[in-house]
Amino acid sequence: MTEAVTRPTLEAVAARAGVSRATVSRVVNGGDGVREPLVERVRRAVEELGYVPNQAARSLVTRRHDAVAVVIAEPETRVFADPFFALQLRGISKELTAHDNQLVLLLTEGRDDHARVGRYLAGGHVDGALVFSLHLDDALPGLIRGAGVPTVFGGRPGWSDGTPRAVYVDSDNRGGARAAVRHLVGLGRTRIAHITGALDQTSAVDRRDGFRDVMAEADPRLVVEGDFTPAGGERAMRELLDRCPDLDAVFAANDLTAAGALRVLRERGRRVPDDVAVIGFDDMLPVAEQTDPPLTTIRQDIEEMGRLMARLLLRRLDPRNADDTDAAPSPGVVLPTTLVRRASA
Amino acid sequence: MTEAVTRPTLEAVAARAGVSRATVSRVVNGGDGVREPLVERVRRAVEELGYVPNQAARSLVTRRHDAVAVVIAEPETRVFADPFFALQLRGISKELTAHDNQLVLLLTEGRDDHARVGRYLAGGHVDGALVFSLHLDDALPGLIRGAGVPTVFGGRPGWSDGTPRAVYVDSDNRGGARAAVRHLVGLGRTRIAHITGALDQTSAVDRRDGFRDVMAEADPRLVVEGDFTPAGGERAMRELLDRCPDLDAVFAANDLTAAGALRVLRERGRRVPDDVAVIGFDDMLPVAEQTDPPLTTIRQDIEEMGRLMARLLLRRLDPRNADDTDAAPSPGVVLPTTLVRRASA
DNA sequence: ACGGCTGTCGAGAGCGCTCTCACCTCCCCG
DNA sequence: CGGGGAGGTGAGAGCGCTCTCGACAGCCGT
Repeated sequence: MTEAVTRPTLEAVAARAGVSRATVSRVVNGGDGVREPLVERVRRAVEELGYVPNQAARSLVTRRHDAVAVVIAEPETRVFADPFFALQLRGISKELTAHDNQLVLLLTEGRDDHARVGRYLAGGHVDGALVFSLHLDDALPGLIRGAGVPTVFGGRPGWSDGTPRAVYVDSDNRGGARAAVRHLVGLGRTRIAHITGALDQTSAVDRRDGFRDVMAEADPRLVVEGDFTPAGGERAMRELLDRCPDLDAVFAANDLTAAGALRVLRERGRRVPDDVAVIGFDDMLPVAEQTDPPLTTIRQDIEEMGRLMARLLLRRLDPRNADDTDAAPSPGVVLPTTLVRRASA
Repeated sequence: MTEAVTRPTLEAVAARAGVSRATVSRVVNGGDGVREPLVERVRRAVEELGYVPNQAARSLVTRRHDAVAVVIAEPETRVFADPFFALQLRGISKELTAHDNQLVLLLTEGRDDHARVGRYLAGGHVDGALVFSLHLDDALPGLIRGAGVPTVFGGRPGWSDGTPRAVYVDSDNRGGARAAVRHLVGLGRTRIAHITGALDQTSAVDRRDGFRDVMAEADPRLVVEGDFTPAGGERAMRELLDRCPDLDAVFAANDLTAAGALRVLRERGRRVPDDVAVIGFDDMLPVAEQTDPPLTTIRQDIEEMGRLMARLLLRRLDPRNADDTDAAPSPGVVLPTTLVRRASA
């Protein structure tokens, strides 16, 4: 069943090259302090034998694993299935790969899984963790702090138990929201509504705050709570139209919500963007490009977020990983957003 | 910087429980052949010390890692960002977690990465691999065979270098396509067109073959090649309308393609489903539910596919992982698809 | 010409675990 | 009542690697 092809060891390479294990080890790990002819001999022996270091043996003594856990909490189908995490994972993967680190993926649902993740991280199987913890009431951040593993969070962590200096990377949700609303204002709209996201997530709170920054004096009835889903968008849009039939623009907390809102607007005979301008958030391509009309929205560079998270973590794990271009470390890093104009606003 | 909290070792637990290392090891790994009172003493010592086994040390001697690599080849933005992989990952993750295995994610783009993945797998860092290799010309499967790691493929592998018994899990693309076309026939449609997917992928080939199974006599001009993208769907739809203005139904190779086709049909003034019925494939929710009209399509249970892949692999790695319900092993497993009726057909 | 210094290399001691094997009970059967 | 066997336990030998430390060369300055 299993082929017992015993892979060559350091010992074997050493014998073949006619040097000691220590020397082979030095060469394999960078070759500093070994004279050129020897380096060459060892390299050839490695090549000929097809030697690959045994990571387990190495970890046993170095206590490093060159592996990072990516924890994605509560991937409910709707949330998890959007392109968001896929892109973020890609960014993370690229950066980790560039520094020869492995990506261990931990998906959780429910409390039991949280405990499992906590145990895993505390078990010292990985050097660090990148954590996406969406909800404010999430127990995960606490468990992770308890595990004592260097961690970078994706998205501003919202819990309030006094972990002020958590390192995180986030999009400029608030600034993006301001840009969206200002765009609508620039279009001459005055009765601008906002459908929020699920307010147990910091991104939804920040986007709503951005809306309020610009529309401080707005009619409070123009803000309705949604939940980041199309169905929530539909419900909220109906409520808005009932309450304020005179509205002339909507800022939806994300593209899915905007898609729902668009459907209701069409159903009620409002023309977009002529009667009501609509703007979304995320620039989730398969949605934003497919709506009718295509959605004007706020784009965030998801992949870059992932890459940056990984970079911050690697830097903490080993300062040598720092690029020259890296700025001084700060607890939170916020990435800019950009307005993408399509037809809906 | 790093807190040198030396974690307790087996030795420490043994000392505390007043037994030997061997006994602690036995208890930690199942406790067979140890008398009850000792088991209890050891358990308590483990608890009190917060002992967690050092996986590296364990792997060093057992040569097992309880880790599985998931390789996703060529995640071009468009492909990777769809919900497909996310769901599959979730299925895989659930199954692996249930059997205490870790998921190491390897994303690749381009040839260099393939070599890296090959080296990683050959390096014996994981016990097995789950591989998604989309394209027929992909070099990855060869590299993986060379690495000698037990592997299960996601989707029917299409390369033809004589690896007939590769284990894989796939959806019933052909059967699903037949069901889609038969549905259109049942609607009384006679001039049924097909927009294929990218034909360098087996799923696209199989879906086209399913179409042909039912429409053996069809006008060959009714089949146009697409590429699984909305833009490809638009282009293909235009071509179809130009060539065969009398068509009354379209089977698109996936939902994204169908969405593009729908746009062109609307633009050309054809009513869906009255003039032209449209059916997709995948039931990619954010798309299928958002189109106008909502898309009738073929659903595949993506998450179950992932779970099944993991289960097959685990069973190969260790027969004890087999559930009682598992059928006799066969090289390929094909999951059923179901028709989801919405408004477009 | 000599003591020290820098630079290269090898010997050897573990890292924390599993697993074989020998030993020791204790029970059962003749 | 003794011998054999079964079952429970511990001692010890590694798994493949890194890393410290000592040995030894070659070089400098005085």
